[in-house]
Amino acid sequence: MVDTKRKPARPPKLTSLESLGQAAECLKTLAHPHRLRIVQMLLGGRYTVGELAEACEIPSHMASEHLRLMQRCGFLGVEKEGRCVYYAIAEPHLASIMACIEARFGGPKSQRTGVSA
Amino acid sequence: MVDTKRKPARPPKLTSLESLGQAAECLKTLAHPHRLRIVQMLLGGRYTVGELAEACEIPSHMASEHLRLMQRCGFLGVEKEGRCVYYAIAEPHLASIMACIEARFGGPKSQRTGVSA
DNA sequence: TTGACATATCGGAATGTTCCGATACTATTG
DNA sequence: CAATAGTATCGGAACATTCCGATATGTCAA
Repeated sequence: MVDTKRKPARPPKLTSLESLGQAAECLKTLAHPHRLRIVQMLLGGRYTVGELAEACEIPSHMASEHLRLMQRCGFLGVEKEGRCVYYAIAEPHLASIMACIEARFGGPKSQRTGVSA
Repeated sequence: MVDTKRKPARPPKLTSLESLGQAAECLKTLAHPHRLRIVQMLLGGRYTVGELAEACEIPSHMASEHLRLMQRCGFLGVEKEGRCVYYAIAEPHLASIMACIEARFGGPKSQRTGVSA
């Protein structure tokens, strides 16, 4: 075979497709505006379902569902107190990922998504 | 202490729901094992559709579709050369986000997703 | 021009996600 | 005990995503 391809012989520091599948699951869980806001709030302290729902402008039973999703993949932990339920960050890497997201979309009007046609 | 509400009076450094919606779109675009691998490869240099397809173990017309998606939201840029098409990273923030992901899922067997029941 | 190769696009089936109203559960209050 | 407040769960409609085979486009070689 002629050497038609010039593979750059880069260091193949590739993560296994299996691990990338897990990463994709987690990213998908994070990829929702209300869930991003919940994480952002929770990085500043713990909050109840109702408080988070109000901050997201959604009914509390929907906040509850988002919270359950994020709890399932290990993002959040929970503490019951009386009839309130406080949620808090359980996965420390969320802070750095959220920092990356805020670096790109941080401002209230960083209008450069580039979803142009 | 019947201080029923103890809102932590945290600095409300919250990103607007609109911007979080854009962030969620981008995360959703990233949240796919083949697309993560493509980004990971592309962070080490530029590659053709066929090379990326082979690395992901998928037919090249599917790689082409993933690449188009990521191009649409500004992640990737393109250069044609003869009958080959080289893709490359266009959004610099991808490097830091990918670094966060690798910090959490990096190893080929970092089995701690926590998607337990 | 013809043939072969690399990439891109189309249409549709299967599957997954989001949202909502209704309802159930649990702990506190009267 | 009954009533209420805060959370959680269920069932289903609407919508989006993923994947695939078939096919189209553009480029090079003979």
